[in-house]
Amino acid sequence: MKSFTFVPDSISNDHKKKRSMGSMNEVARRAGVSIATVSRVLNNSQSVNEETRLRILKAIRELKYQPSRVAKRLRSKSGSSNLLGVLVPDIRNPFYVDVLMGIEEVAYRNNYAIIMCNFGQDEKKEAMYLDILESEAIDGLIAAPATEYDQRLKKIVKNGLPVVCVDRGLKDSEVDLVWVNNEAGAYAAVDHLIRNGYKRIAHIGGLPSIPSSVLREIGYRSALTDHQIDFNPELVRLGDSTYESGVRLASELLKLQNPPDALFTGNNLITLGALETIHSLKLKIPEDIAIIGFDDMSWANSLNPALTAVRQPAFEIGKRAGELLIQRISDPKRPCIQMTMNAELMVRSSC
Amino acid sequence: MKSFTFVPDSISNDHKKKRSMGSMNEVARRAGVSIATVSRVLNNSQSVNEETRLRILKAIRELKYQPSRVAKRLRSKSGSSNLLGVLVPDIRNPFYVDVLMGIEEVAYRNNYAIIMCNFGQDEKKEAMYLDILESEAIDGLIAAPATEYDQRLKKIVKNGLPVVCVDRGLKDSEVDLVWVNNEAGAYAAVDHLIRNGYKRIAHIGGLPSIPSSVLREIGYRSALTDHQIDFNPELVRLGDSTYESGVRLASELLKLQNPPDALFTGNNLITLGALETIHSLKLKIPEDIAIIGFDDMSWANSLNPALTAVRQPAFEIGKRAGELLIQRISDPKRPCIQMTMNAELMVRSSC
DNA sequence: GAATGTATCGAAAGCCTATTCAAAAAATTT
DNA sequence: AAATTTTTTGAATAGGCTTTCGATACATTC
Repeated sequence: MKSFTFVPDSISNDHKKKRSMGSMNEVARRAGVSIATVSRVLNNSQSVNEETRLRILKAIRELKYQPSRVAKRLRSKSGSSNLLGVLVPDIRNPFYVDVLMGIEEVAYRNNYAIIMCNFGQDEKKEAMYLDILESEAIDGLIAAPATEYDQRLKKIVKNGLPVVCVDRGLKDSEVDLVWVNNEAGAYAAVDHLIRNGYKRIAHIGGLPSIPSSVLREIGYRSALTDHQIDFNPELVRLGDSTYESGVRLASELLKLQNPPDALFTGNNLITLGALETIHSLKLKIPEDIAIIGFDDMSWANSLNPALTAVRQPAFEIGKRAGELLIQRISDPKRPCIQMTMNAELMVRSSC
Repeated sequence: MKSFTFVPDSISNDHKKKRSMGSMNEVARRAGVSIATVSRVLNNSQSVNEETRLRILKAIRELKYQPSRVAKRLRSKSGSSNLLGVLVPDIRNPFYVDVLMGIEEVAYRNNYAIIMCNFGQDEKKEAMYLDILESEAIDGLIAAPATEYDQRLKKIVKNGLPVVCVDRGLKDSEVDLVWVNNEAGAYAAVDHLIRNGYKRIAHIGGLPSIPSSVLREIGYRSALTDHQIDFNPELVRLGDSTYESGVRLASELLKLQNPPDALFTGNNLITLGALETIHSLKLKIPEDIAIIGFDDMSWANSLNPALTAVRQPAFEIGKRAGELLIQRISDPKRPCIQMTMNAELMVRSSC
């Protein structure tokens, strides 16, 4: 007696076969035309008879056909491959998350997908991601390079890939750049501290290899100078832009014989790290120690007291960068643009 | 008199040409072999003479040849296209950022690139992203679906694409799932509150369409029941899982005639929103109002007071999910696994 | 009626790779 | 030395798409 075995579709061993929903070929066959014509209606590139056009659209609908972006990308080397790369140093930093959101909005509207590369300020990792991105034939790239002298990225730019930098530029390279006026932002913060009577203002900076770190320190120094406060090297600590560096350097500073009365922190994560230290030392903000951070956070009001911070319009930066990139993809010869946005001091209660 | 015009490479109008660094063809020509042989040494799939192998490797080095991942993907429909999709509801939520980091680590180690899709809990957007991902011929997908009943995603699973769910499952579908014991985590939080003497414990929950929201509320209720505290519907507010909902619902609760003495918030963003409200009302934590949040944050100690929270091992979740996905890609028939990780109560100072 | 122009469409090439099939070369056995 | 096996290689195909070029059918002009 024969036993009948039922093998449902989802279990039969077709797993190594293609999963794709039919090709243009099937659409063409069903509509009784050639694939060339199908391609034409899909990109409405050339005139095709209205009647056959409708027939093809019908076939597409019936077969739920979706063109393969992969094949398209392989075929038309440049331009409409509908894939962008985004290269950021640290997705844990809420600033980059917001930038990413801005990029994503533009990308989504323009039917672009995004390959996300988070290189953690590790140049080897960055290089490998750039290899991957090139090999993926992306249409364009938005990057916050590890340094201004990033050779690998510069070569990519020279090779003609549309690139827009955010937050950090690329020395001697023709790239669009969207960033804020770091120096002015830092100046505003420190100026505000001084005007509120603080005298011993410390600065916890980020990696010196990152341009914005340097510029923010310059802004810090300018403000001191303009108010005739001597620059005190003891009060400046440079770390590696991480949360942990904020914890550690704030601790060093606050345990000084003659500790600072105010802190200007160089980025988001440093600020949070410094706050941890301040609270663990049971210091009162702003009575014992005032603090202003570079980079605002959407939940700055959830901190206690609410954090005074230099706000970078992160979402806007991402959006602009996305727009610039899409422009450049369609017009690679357009001259480069450098957009410097305003960094705004959001005065709350920590100073 | 003729003027000599110098046109640097980067400006000459070759921008619409291919940017690619040579193909296998060039390598083959230079090494004096056929492309088939080149392909073989690249994937060391079959034995090739050591001598010619070295010759080919030399040519590859000299030309700085890098295989096109796009062509590869087009060719071999399933498996090694080296591209993964990640679909998350809200990248602004630090929990998902950490999950992403975990995934990224595994992906990077295995030479996978990641297409990031942030659908903002918008089902239409999610559907469109899924279309894109299919059309990109990804090898696998890690997703936190909008709901358990996500038809679009279920179909993708049935079609045989390797999928791993994180944080939220998919009803009646065969998928791997990595998540935490939401119910137990919530129970632990509320139990802790009760043991510390709090009686009127309110709960601000997330979207009821998200399974974890429901489970956390169940945990909340169980803890009340086990301590013979009557469930009070007035003290439970369900929002849309956003920061703003946290602000608003906390405000509603705290302005009640008979306000709660403790808050159990349903996720990261809700917690931060609630904190904003608490601070703006100048309430003291935990004296006036205690608070425990679901989802820990790496900077929980930067809050004042340090936040007591239910910690999901987010990075670990991402890592495990990544590993499961890669396993499944190489062995699609492997039975499904459901990994339930522990949600640990991190007791700090907010309760 | 012949010549020209236009709208519409199909055949075929090409993008870059992996893989099958068979041929050639080398090594081994008889 | 002949026959067999093993190793090594190349030609050709497929994968899904865009685009060029040429062909057909039709409308227009002289």
